[in-house]
Amino acid sequence: MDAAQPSDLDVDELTWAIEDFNTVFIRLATVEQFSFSTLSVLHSLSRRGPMRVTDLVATEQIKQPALTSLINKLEAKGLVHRAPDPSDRRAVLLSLTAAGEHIVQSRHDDRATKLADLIGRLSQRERTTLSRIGPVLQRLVAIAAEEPHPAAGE
Amino acid sequence: MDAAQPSDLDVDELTWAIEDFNTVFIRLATVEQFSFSTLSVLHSLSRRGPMRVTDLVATEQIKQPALTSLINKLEAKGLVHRAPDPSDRRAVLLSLTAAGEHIVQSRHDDRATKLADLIGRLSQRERTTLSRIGPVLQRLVAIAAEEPHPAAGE
DNA sequence: CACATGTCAGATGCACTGAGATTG
DNA sequence: CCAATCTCAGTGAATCTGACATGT
Repeated sequence: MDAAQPSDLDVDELTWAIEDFNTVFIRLATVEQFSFSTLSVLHSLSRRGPMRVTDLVATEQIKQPALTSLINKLEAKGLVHRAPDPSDRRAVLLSLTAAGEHIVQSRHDDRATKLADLIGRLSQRERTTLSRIGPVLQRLVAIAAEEPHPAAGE
Repeated sequence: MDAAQPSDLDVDELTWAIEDFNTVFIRLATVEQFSFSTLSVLHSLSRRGPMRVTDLVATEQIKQPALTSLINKLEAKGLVHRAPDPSDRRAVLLSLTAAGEHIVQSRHDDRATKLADLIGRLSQRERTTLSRIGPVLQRLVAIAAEEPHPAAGE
């Protein structure tokens, strides 16, 4: 709490702001017919590309049997495709179908539209600040991906 | 998609960045023993103060009966307090106990610590950009609270 | 009497633990 | 033979719809 950087970056205050903003951001797109786990799996497959069940379990918040069950339903709905992994015949490669990609894109567009509406009511100065934050967030995502979560309880 | 602002603010790219960052941010604090709904309710009561069941239902992602059931468990654990509303005797005022506040604070501190670790690996320039984003996020939260979600399907 | 607020009761989809089948 | 990957079976907690009691 006392690690003040040369720049006046108050991590404590920033964390509160992000937490509060997230509750708003999450609800920009309505959940409709899909559960939180379902949407998270679709998003991960869309953004990170085809992957095995094990890789997906590592980042999703559910255990392997729950993911198998979830994939069964998504495959029945034609949103996810199962294919054998050429390099390891025990594994299964999961990928999104066009319909699966469409859902992710559709929800993204919905959020972007509503976020644009909120941004439209900011001042010009505030919009300029926002315009510079995207790349920094992506850098934080990349940094977090480097370490294999040391203290994740697993 | 073509509403380009004078400042080069790409809302589409920004939305992707926030979505990706959220998956990282959410997992900074481990879930441990509490469900997503439980943590969301505790956070809301902590940040927005005492409120009625109806007010909480409006922002949480669950229906009234589920919230009643959830409050029962939280009250039994000594995290939430129920009190009659003086101005309307049908209503119930929900508030956090000291133990309830402690959980919210503890998880916040955990996130802030881990976020500070990630931030520490950014460049000085990137940290400066981050230091200016907090107030803008809070402004967006305030703006979103102004309108009573017109197209929320409810 | 109509509406708002909160709770109760039964039914359903979700995720977990433990065990099993196949491949490396 | 042991470990890794994925799936199956049974159990338990969480949420939903519909109905109900109380107060405005």
